Amino acid sequence: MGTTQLETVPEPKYWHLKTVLGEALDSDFAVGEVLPNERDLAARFGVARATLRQALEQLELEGRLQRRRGVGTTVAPPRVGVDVSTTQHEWPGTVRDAWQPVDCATAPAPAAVARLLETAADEEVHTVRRVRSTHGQSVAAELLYVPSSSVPELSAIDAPEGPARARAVLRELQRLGLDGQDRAVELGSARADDARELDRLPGAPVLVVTTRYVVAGRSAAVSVATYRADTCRLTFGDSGDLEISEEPQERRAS
Amino acid sequence: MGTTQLETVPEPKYWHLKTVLGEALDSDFAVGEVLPNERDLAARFGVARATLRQALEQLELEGRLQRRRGVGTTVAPPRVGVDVSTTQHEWPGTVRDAWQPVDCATAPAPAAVARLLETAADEEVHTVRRVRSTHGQSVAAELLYVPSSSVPELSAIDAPEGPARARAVLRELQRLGLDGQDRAVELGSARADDARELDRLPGAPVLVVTTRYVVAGRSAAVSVATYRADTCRLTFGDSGDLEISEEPQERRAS
DNA sequence: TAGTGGTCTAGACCACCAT
DNA sequence: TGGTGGTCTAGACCACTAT
Repeated sequence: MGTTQLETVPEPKYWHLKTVLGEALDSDFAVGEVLPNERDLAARFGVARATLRQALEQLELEGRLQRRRGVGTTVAPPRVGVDVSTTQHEWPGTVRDAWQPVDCATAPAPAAVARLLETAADEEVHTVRRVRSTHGQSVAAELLYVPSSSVPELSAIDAPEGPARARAVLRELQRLGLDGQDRAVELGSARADDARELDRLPGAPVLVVTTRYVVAGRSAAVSVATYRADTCRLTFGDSGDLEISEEPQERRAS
Repeated sequence: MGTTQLETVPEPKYWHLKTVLGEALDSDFAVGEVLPNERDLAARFGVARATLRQALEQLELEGRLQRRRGVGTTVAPPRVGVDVSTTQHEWPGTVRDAWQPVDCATAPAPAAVARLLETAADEEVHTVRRVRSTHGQSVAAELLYVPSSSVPELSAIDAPEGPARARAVLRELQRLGLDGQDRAVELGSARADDARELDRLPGAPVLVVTTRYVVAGRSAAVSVATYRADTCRLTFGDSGDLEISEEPQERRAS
């Protein structure tokens, strides 16, 4: 529309809508403010609700909106910077590492994890669940897989299950020397259990951080952490203070 | 289905579909094989095409499928591990760093970048575009922002624009001492120009890697690199060899 | 109970690719 | 030109939240 472009290839409506809405968010809305409901918005822009939703989905993916069923659509605050820099030679579970142990089970690891651990597919491993919170909201859920062989002195007496068991496993890990870590980040969608932990619907986009803990050239443990992609920015490097939000976003108008 | 669960909360159809299709991909399809078209698939599963597409979109987001307009839907190969580990104290553009300079322009940086650079919003910066390829396919597009003040000896004589200009800017950068880098990863959607570079449609999900190059405590340059989220896994750490694909995915049948 | 976003349908037309 | 995925419509009903 607006521009005098001949548009040999017309822009999809939802893409144009996304741009218009994005600009409106910058100029006319404050963080936390609720938008009109989807039916009204669609009518206002003269498009079907499905088309409007396509635009909203994009904006939500980019962390600019937050939608909650039964409540409404609100303007999201800038993404939270979450430090995931590798403190080489440090195990998880050390004092104040922002993670909270939740539970611990013992079962065979998923195939992909077993491959990373270099264990047999059916070997049982300790599986510690932890969650990470910042500013009062859950930002990540993790499963930490620890083969029994990595923590030979772990006794069942400590605790058979639950948070106490999780802490016991972490405690045993810290007795090992840690040579280094490999890490990878990729896009995924939240499994049902992670989604519950993160207060999202299943399938929500997440950043999956996979860490392999190396001791004496072998994998001593593997962690798979899923971060909310809508609200998080993973930071590495020295000063974890990268600010990269789109626009100031503190405007207000009508 | 399968389980005898009473399902107090019925699973959405598209979610169930995604699971079923995902399992079929593991057991019945080889990498590169084309699936039946969307209309046939929808009919086969007794759902509307839109519902089927919702499932396909999820699988594509997870890197399991690849869809191309006019061609069809094929089974994607496992994600490529792309090394983005920080070689502290090393500028971009050193010999064989996998990036190919494409172009160079001089213009004011976007607001978010100007903030990172700690420059005035309207200050002109050199903007170098580079692309990164692995195994013959483009995996990332980058914009590298370099304030004129960081490369004072850059002369217009070298080249006014184009790849030669880009190389000249990189060459000048390498004359500076580099103290360190800050890095952040977040989810984004491809702008039109990046999408073209990456052979994707605008809005495609990308992993945005923002790097701030620090010299003497100040930002000497900022790079914003967008990686195809569907095909890439970003690897950090010592051995860039993390394998985390879901399942073997080399089956074949039917 | 009223209002929100989430799911689903059964169509239609368009843009792109191969032939 | 025929077949593919991409966009869009105008409905309907469901699940959830707040009151």
